[in-house]
Amino acid sequence: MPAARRISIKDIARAAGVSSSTVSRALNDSSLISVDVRTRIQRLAREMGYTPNALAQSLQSNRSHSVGVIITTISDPYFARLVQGVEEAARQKGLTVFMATSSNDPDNEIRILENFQRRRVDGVILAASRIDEEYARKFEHVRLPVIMVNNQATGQNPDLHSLSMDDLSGGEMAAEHLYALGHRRIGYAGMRNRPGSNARRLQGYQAVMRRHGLEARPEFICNSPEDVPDGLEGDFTAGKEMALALLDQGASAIFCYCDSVAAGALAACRERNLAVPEQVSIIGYDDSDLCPILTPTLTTIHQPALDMGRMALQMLAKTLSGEPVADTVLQPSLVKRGSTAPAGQS
Amino acid sequence: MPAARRISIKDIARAAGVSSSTVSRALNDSSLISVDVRTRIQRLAREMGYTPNALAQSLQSNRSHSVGVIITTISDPYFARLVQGVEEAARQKGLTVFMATSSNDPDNEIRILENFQRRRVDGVILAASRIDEEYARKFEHVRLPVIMVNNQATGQNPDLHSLSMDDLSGGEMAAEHLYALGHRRIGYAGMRNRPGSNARRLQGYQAVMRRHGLEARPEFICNSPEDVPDGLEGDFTAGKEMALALLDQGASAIFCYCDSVAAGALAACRERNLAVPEQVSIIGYDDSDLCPILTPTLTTIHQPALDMGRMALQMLAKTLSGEPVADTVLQPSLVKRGSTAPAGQS
DNA sequence: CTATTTCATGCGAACGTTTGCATAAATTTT
DNA sequence: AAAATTTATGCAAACGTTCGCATGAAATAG
Repeated sequence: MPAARRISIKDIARAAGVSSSTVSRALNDSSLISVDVRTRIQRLAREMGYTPNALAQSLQSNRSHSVGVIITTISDPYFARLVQGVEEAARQKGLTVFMATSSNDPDNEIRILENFQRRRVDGVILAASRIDEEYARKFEHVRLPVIMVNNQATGQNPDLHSLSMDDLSGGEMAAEHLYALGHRRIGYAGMRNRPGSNARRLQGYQAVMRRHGLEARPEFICNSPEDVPDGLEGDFTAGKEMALALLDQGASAIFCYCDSVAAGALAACRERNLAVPEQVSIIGYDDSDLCPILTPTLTTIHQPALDMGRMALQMLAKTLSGEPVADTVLQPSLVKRGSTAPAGQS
Repeated sequence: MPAARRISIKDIARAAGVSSSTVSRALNDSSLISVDVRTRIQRLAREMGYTPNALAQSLQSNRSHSVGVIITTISDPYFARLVQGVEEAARQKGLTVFMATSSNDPDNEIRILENFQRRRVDGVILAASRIDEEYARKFEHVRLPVIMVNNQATGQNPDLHSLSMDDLSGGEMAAEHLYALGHRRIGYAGMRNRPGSNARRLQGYQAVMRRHGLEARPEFICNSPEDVPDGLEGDFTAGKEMALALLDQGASAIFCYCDSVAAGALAACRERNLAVPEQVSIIGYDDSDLCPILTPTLTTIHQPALDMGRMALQMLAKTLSGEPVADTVLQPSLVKRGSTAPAGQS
C-alpha cells in the first residue's frame, strides 16, 4: 500500500503561499496572525482534509494527553464500571485512554507499565491488585504520575497517589446491619483469590462481632479455595458451596464477599428450601447490576465503581497540572433490598 | 514540576562517546554494529534507565503500533468480552489499544474517530451500532483501516472490512429448537433499542414459523419500548413485562432477544407460578455469564464475543500488513441448558 | 606492498509540529 | 518626516528517532 502521504502543515503552507509557522499559528488561533489570513488558512486546511499529527505535537510539547489504565480483567463488572468512569472523565478533560489488562500477573503489569512509559502517557491509573516485594522494587523505576486504586502507595515516587474504598468499614456496615436485624449466627463467605479486600471485609465483620461481645466462631467463617476460576460462574459456585456449609452450621444470615457469591448463596437457600429473607438473610457486596434482578433482590454494600473511576482520573489530572492531591478513601454505603429481614425465632 | 528531562539516545551517545546513530543501531540489534560496542551500549542504556520514545519512533516510521476500539458502552458484558478479546490479541501482536465509548451517539463516534486519526492509530475496530445517512457521509473521510463489528460496511474505503454474527441464523436456531421440542405457541420478546440485531433475530424466528406452516401470530411478537434504560436492570424489567404479556396470551415458550431479557422472563414465570421448563420454556441469546447462574440455568444462543474481539483484531492486523482479508460472518450455536424442555400437554 | 573488499562508524536529513527570535511592513507618536 | 511602536510574518532550532550515504579503518586478495 503506497498510502498516499497524509497532508501536513507544510502542504498547507505551500498551497497558501505562507510559511509553516504561519499555518501553525493560524490553526492554533494565535493572536499573532491577521484575522483574514487565519480564516483563509483554516478554510484551506478543512478543504484539504488536514488532520494534525498528535505524535509530532506530543513530541514537541512533551505532553501526550493520554493516560494508561491497567486493570486485571475487564470481564469483572466492577472493573468494567471503573474504566467506564475513567473513560468518561478522560474524555471530558480531553485525554485519551490506553487500556490494558494484566490478568493479575505482576510481570504483565510491569510490561504494560513499560509500554505506557514508552508511549509517553501523561499518567497511569493502576487498578490491578498484587504488589509483592519484588514487584514493588521494579516499580521504583517508574517516573510517572500514578494513581493506585484500592492499593496503598509504597515507594518514594512523589506523584504516586492512592484512591481506595474503605473495605473495613464496608464489612462493619454489613455485619452491623445483620446484627441490628437480630441475627446472631452470622456467617462470612469470603474469596481467597482477592486476599486484600477479603481480609479487610472479614476484619470489619469480626470487629462488629467482638464489639457486641460475640466470640468469632470459626465455623462461621468460610473461605473459598485459592483456585476458583475468575468470573461470575466461579464466584457463584464457590458461594453456593460455602453457603451450603454455613447453613449446615446453622447460620441464619450470611455476609458474602461480593454479589456474585451472594447469588450463589441465594441458590443454596433455594436448594435447602429455606426462604430468603424470612428464614435466612443474605447480604452481598458491590451493588452490581445483579442485585436488582435476583430473587429476592439483593441487599448489599454499595461500591461506587463508576465514581471511583471518575475520581481516579480527576486525581490524575490534578497531579498533571501540578495541583496537590491527597490520597483518598471513599466510604461505601448500605443498600437495603429484599434479601435481608429480621431474624425469625428459629 | 521541572520534570527532569528524560534520558534520550543522545545522552547515551555522549556518555559512550559515540554518535547517536550508533546508539540507535546498537539498541535495535543492527548487524552493522560491532558486537562489543553493542553490548556496551545496551548495558549503558539499561544503567542510565533509558526508555525509548515511541512517539518519536512512530513519527519517523509512520507506524504507531496502536489501534483504536470504539464501543457503545463497556457496561454491556457483550462489549466487555469483545474488547477483552481485542486487547488480548493486540498484546500478542505487539499493539496497544486505545479504548473509547460512544454512548451510542454518532457525533461522539465521529469525534472519537477524529481523535484516533490525529493520534495516528494504525487502525480502528468499530463496534458501535448506529450508522445513519448523515453519519455515513462523514465516515467517508476516514482514511484508516477499519473493521466494523456487527455492521455492514458501506462506502468506498478499500480498507473497510466487516465481521459479524449471523443473527438471522441465530434466530432460526432458537425458534427451531423450541419447535422441535413440540412448542407451537412461541413468543418473541425483542428489544427495540437494538434495532438491527433485533430485526434479524425476529426475522429468523418468523422464517422458522413460516417454514413449518404456522402463521406468525402478531400477539406472540412483543417488543420493548424504545426508551428502556441501558443496562441489565432495564433489560430485565422489560423482559419481565413482555413475558407476562406473552404468558397471558398463552405462550408455552418464549424466545428472548438476550439473556438479560430472558432473566426477566424467568422472573415472570416465577411470578405466575409457572414452572420452567416443565410448563414454559425460555431461551435467551448471547450465552452471557448470567446463564449458568440463573435458576434454572438458561438455554441460549452462544455468541463468541471473546473470539470475535480476537478475530476483529486479527483481521485488522492482516489489513495492516497488506494481506487480503475477507469480510466474515460467524455462526452462533445453540447451548442447551435447563430452561427448555418438551412442551407439556396443556 | 599496493589494490580491493568488508566492516564499523559518523553525518545529516527526515518525520510534523511549535516557538523564540529576527525582520519587514504598517501604524502611531513626536 | 523621522522615530518609535505595533503588527504580521518568516527563519531555524528543537523534540527523539531512524536510515541512506559517505568515510575511515581493518581485513583480504593479488
